Amino acid sequence: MAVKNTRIQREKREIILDAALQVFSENGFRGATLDQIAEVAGLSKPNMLYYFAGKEVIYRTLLSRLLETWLKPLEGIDQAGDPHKEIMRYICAKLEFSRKFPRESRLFAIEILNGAPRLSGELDGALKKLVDRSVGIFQKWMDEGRLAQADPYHLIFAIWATTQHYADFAVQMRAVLGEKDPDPITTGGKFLEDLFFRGLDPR
Amino acid sequence: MAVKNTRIQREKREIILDAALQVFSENGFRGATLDQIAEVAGLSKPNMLYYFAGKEVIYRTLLSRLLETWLKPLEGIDQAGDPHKEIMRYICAKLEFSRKFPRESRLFAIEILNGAPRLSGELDGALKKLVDRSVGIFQKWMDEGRLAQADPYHLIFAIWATTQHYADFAVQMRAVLGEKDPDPITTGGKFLEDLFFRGLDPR
Amino acid sequence: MAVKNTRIQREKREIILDAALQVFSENGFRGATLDQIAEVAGLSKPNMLYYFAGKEVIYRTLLSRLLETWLKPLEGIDQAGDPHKEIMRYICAKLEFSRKFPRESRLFAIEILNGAPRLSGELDGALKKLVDRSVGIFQKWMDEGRLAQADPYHLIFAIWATTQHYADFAVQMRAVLGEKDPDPITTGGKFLEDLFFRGLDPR
Amino acid sequence: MAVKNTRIQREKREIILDAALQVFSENGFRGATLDQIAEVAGLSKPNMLYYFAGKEVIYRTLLSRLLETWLKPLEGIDQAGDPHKEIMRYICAKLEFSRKFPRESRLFAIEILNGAPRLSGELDGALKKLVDRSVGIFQKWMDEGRLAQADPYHLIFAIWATTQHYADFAVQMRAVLGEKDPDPITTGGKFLEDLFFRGLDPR
DNA sequence: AATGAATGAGTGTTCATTCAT
DNA sequence: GATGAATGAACACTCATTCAT
Repeated sequence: MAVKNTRIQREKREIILDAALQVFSENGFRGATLDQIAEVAGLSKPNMLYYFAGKEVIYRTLLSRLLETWLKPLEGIDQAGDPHKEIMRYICAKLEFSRKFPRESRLFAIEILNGAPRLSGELDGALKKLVDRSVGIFQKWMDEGRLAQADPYHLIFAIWATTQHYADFAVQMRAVLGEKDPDPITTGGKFLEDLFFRGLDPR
Repeated sequence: MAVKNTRIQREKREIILDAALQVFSENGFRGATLDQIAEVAGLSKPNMLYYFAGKEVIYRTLLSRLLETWLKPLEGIDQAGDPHKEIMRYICAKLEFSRKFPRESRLFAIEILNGAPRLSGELDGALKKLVDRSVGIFQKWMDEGRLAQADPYHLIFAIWATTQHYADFAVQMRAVLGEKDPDPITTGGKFLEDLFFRGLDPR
Repeated sequence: MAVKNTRIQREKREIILDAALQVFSENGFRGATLDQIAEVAGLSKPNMLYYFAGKEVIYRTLLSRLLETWLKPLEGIDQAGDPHKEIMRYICAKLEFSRKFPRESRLFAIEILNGAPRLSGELDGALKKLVDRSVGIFQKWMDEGRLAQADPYHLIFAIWATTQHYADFAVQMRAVLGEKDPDPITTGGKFLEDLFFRGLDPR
Repeated sequence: MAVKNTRIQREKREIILDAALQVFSENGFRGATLDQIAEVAGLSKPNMLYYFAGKEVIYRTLLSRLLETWLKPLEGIDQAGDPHKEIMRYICAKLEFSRKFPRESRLFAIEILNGAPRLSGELDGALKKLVDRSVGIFQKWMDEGRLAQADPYHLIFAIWATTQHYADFAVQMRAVLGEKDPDPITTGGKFLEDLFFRGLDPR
C-alpha cells in the first residue's frame, strides 16, 4: 500500500508509532509483539498493518525518526560562542531530552547494546559526520586555550554517557536514591557542571 | 530434584551459564532462545534443562552472579586512602571490567533498561546498601576538604555511566572513531582522569 | 443489488474477468488473491467487489463462460462431412485454442485436477451431453466403415489430451525442446495428423 | 535440525510425505495448508515441522522424489528391442503409473501448470537429458524404417499427454463415462495401441 | 460508482517446556 | 545423565470480506 497522506493516515501513524515506542523501548525489538503495540494503540493488529508493512518497518521508522531528534542538539554547538556555555547548553539539552523522551533514549540504547543491527548504516554516516564537526570545534577551542586539553571524542562520549544515564538507568537511580531526590535530572545538571568544569580536586 | 554439587555438575553449569551470557547479552531475555544457548553450550536442549529448570532460572542465576562481581570493586574504596587515588582506582577497575567483561556489562544494562523486572529486589537491597556506604565515604572526604563538594550520589552515577559506556556503547564508539583509536578504553582512562580531576576550564 | 447492464458495467466486468483469468490461471483458486486481481484490473479491491460479489463468484463466472467456449468446437463436428477432415478440423480448432487461449486452458485443467469442485455440475450436464453427441457421430462413422474401429470416448479423450497438452504443459515442452522448435503447436498439428491417421507402424 | 536416520524418523517422514502428497495433489502448493497435512498425517503441526523445516521443504522433497519415479520408465526403452513392443511397454508403464499413482501424477501436472516454479531447474537438466536419449532411439528406428516417420519429440509429448490424462483428468472422464466403463485405464490401453499403431483411417 | 479503513479467521513458523526412554 | 520426540501457546503476517462515506 502506498503511503497516503490523508489526515487520518497521519494521525493513525502517529498513534501507532507512539504505541510502538512505548512497547519497543520496554522490550527491544524481539521482545515486543505486534499484539502489544496494537493494544496500546487501540487498533486491531491487521488494521495496524494496514498503516505499516510490518514490525520491522515500524521499528525502523521509529529509529530513523529518533536519530534525527537525537542528533539535533549536536548541531547547535556554536564555535563562535563561549566554550563553557556552549558545552553546558549541550549538556542541558541532552538532559532535557532524557527528561522528556526517556523512552526514545532507551530505545536507542537498546538498539546500540544489541549491536545496532538496524542502525549501523546511519551510525557510520550521519552520526559520524556530526560528531566530527563537533570534535573540530572542541579541538579549535583547545588549540586557542579556551578549553582544557582533553580528548574531544571521549569528551563527547562522556557527555552522552552521563546525560543519557538519567533516562536509561532511571530505574537504578530510583532504587539507589529512594525518596531522597525527587528530581534527579535537575540535581544531575548542577552536578555535571561541577564535574565537567571544576573537577573533583579541591581548590 | 535437589541441585547436586558433583564436579561434573558444576562444570556443566558453568558452561551453560557462559553460553547463556553470550546469547542473552546479544539479544536480551526475550530475544534469546534456549536452542541458541544449548548450541553454544554444546548440549542438547533437554540436557541443559536438566541442569537448570528453565529459561528464567538460567537468566536469574546469571544476573545475580553478575551483580556480585559488579559490586565488588565498590567495596574496595578505602576511606583511609587518598580520595583522588581511590576514585581513580575505582574508575580503572570499572574500565577493566568493561574491557574484560563487556557481555556482562551489556546484560546488566539491558536488564536495567527493560525496567529491571528480574532484578528490582536486588537493586533496592544489596546495591543500595553498598552505594550508601561509598556515598558516606565521599561525603566524609568532602566534609574534610579532601574532595570538592559535589553530589556524591551523582558522582557515582557519573562514574558508572562513563565507564560502562565503553562496554555498552562500544559499537557506537567504533562507528564514530573508526580506525583512529585502536584502544579506546585506555584513552578513555586517561581522559576520565583529566575530566574528573581537572575539569574542562583551562587554568 | 441486481446486476445492471449499462455499457460501463459490462466493460468493467470484462476487465475484471480478464485480470482474474490471468491470476487464477497462474495460481489456481486458492493461490490467487483479490489484491492481485484488482491490481491487474487497475481497480480498487472494494470497487471490484462492487461488480462481483466475491472471489468465488468471479471464479465461477470465469469458469462457466470458459466452458461454453471450450465446448463450441465440439458442436461443429458434422456427421455429413468427411471423418478424417472433420476430426482434423476439430484437432486444429483445439490446437488453435491452445495457442490463443492458453490461460483458459490452464484454468480449466487446474480446476479438473483439483477435482472440479466448482464445475462438477456442469461436467455431468452440458459436457456429457455434447460428448455423447460426438461419440454418436464417431460410432456411426465406424459402423459405416468410414473410420477405424476404436473406442469413441477414448478417442475424444486422446484428442483433448494431446491438444491441450500444448497449452497446459508448455513450460515442460519449452524445457525439453529448448530452441529447437520455435513453434511447437504447428509442428504438433502435423504430428497429430500423422499419429491419428497413419499410426506409427511403417507401411 | 540435522536429518536423523533412526527408524522412527524414517517412518514419520514417510507418513508426512504421504499426507503431503494427498493434500498438495488436491490443492497445489498454495492451496494446501500445513494444518491439513498434519491432520492427515495424524501429527501436531509443530511435530511435523520437527521432521521437515517448512512447507516448502516438504513440497520440494516430494517433487524431487516424484521426478525420479516419473522418469524411471523412460530409461527402460531398449534400442535393441522391437519398436512397437518397446513403445507399448512404455505406454503401459505410464498407464500403470496413472493407475497406481494418480496423486503423484496430479501433483506433477499442477506444478507444471503453475509454471514449474519449484521444478524448472530439474526440467532443464535431468528430464531433458533423458528425453534426448529416447528421441535418439526413436530417430534411429525411423531411420532404419522400423518406425513411421514422425517428430520424435512430439511423439513423447503425445504419449505423456494421453497416458497422464487418465490420472489428471480422471474426474472429467468419470463425468463423461458415467457407469459405462468401470475400468477406463484398461480400455485406454487397448485404445492407445489402436491409435498409435494403426491410426484412425480404415483399412 | 468508488475508495479508504477495518477485521475475523486463518497460515506458516517459533519456542519454552514436557515426555519417554 | 542424556536425548529424540512431542506440543500448547505465541507470533508475524495474509486475505476475503465488510463498513462508512
